[in-house]
Amino acid sequence: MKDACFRKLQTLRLLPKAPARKSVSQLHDELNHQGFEIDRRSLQRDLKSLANLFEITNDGNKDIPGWYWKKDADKLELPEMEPAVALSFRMMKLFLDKFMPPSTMRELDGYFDRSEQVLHSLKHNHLNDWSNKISVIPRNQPLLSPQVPDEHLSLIYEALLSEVQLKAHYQPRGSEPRDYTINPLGLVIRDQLMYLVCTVWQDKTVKQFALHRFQTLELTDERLIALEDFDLKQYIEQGHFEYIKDAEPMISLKIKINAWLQQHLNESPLNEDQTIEAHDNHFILKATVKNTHQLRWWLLGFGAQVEVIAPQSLRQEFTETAQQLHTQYCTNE
Amino acid sequence: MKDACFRKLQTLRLLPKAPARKSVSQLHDELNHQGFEIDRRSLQRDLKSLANLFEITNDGNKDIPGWYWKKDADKLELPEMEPAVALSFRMMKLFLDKFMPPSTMRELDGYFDRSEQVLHSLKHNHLNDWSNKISVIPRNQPLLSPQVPDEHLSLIYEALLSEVQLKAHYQPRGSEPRDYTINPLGLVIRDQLMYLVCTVWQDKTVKQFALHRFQTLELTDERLIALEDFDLKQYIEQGHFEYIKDAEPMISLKIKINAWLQQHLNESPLNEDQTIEAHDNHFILKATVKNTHQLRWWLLGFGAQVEVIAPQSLRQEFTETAQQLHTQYCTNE
DNA sequence: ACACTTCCGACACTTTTTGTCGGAATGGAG
DNA sequence: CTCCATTCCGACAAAAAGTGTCGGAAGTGT
Repeated sequence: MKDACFRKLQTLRLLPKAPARKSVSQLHDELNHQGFEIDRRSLQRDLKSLANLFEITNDGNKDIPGWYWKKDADKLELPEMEPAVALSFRMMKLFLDKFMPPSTMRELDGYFDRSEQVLHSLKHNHLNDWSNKISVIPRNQPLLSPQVPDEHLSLIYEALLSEVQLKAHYQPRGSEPRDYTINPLGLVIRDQLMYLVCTVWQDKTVKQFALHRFQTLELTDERLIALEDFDLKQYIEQGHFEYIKDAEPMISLKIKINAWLQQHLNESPLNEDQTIEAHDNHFILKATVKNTHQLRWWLLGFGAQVEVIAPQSLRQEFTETAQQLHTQYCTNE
Repeated sequence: MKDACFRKLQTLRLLPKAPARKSVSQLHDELNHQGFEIDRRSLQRDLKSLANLFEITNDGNKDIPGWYWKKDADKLELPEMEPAVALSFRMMKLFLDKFMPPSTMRELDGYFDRSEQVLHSLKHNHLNDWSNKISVIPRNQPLLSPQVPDEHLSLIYEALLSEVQLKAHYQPRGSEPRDYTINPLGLVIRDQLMYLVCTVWQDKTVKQFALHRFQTLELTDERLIALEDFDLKQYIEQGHFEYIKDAEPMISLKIKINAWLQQHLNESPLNEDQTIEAHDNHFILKATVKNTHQLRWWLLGFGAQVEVIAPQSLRQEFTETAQQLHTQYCTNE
């Protein structure tokens, strides 16, 4: 605990990032608390010498005094990011750009920048253009996602973290905007949209607010009114995001597929217990799967390549859909 | 350049991670090269003192001598990871676990671990259980993905990075495994599968190898035989992953949708130029979109909620599918 | 003007770091 | 086995750094 080098490093770790700042006394207290018996003067000297090597500053003793990391300070990591990790970051970014809310991605920009630096510094070769070596092909139809202001996102994070109430002006779907006092319980991402799961006022009914429909948001000092037995996973599984069909959560699926799909599903099976039987010119796949909305979407997407055989209820649904589609496309003409 | 603290930090940055190691002389050279005029003895002392504070070791002077970061060394970051960033990491992990190959995710474990630490250390409250505050609901049917051994992935990364040939034993789909000499060109992730885009031997035909079907893999010292004008994006757009229908890359889509879908697509539009017209009891959506396989899948997934009106060619496809489905489900009975 | 905060220079003192030298242990090559 | 190259480590005195204390200057808010 008497190593000057270690102390400086800990000092750096205590420093907050750009908008926030910490005064020398505050840092001094925290360091003392960590067991560094050091004079305030030495801390001042430390900070000043560190400022030559790292991207930290203070604003003199005018304004709000205090030290902080500059806004665009480069990330320094120990141990250094490895090339393979940098590649994984790059792939992740490619992939997530299509699925994650942009505001969430922006939080991670520091890491993505760092990974680019690492890849660039490996100039094994003249111009190794990584953007031309990695690609991600989404399985989904890409949709544009509504923008969520960064401030809103960080306020909601903050409220969730510190468990306080939020005051909000919110535009519900299909009615006039109004004010709410919100007890945040959880955050759910579906497709590219984010939803705040919460209760309002004193009411114990759990509601969902889409983040992009908030017009104004502010933190309060009031502790949230928590629900006793709230469990986010359970709430979702109960079908509040149209996830699982109520009656039977799991079903024994039996479908008829062609050779191409059989190969595909052999490599990426639906489940551990999946079995595929070969017949003359088709295959029968059996698997126990969650009885979800996505399952229907996924099965329907294959069109006539898939025939649902069991369970009977699902086959019934598909029969009805087939009939409707037939009416839609084949009788009008 | 004479600050002992800075020098120690740079030393830490030069240290490689677990399987690799660096000898004192090597480190000494590199530091000298960076402008630190320091005795070898001092470096030894530095390393020893650092070993008390950080998770680094050497294996004595037996075996292969050299210093390195321990395998499970905690990440240290400057500036420190902020809570909001940690939250984003957690969300990302939740999301990616369902879509990214597990081997890629494993590379990032260090960061995910760190984010958990950060979230845990914020004990604003007794027990803030983050796993119960954030959830991601996938739009896709989850499938199990085949495992790719970590060694294989890192060998392929390495080959791509340094542009050398690979020797591989590979099991093609539907035939016997055999040996290949591979010139790696790029890596593509589709669904949860990874494909190496490459040429083999002297052949100039671009091929795809699924990573999970490699049985053995080894690096060579041979530089790869590059293609002159190869462009991965272009290769993909040319439809080699069944991405875009050849004839018309972009189409003017016109579909009839119900009120619910209209609300959804209003928030997450297909495209910037999307328009929606209201009619008596339905809506007409128009947008210019890529003419892809996914588009069909996506549209079909809605079943009878969507009716494709234009372009005629697409309507024709859907009419055929509707007919097939009708035959499948409605005539057998 | 006052109290309070900050920052910074100077001084003498203490502690650490530094280079050099030599001894001991390990592993590979002949 | 011996030789050589490599490593690690202890000791010692000189050099360099870091240290606490003091007092002055400058900004902020009441």
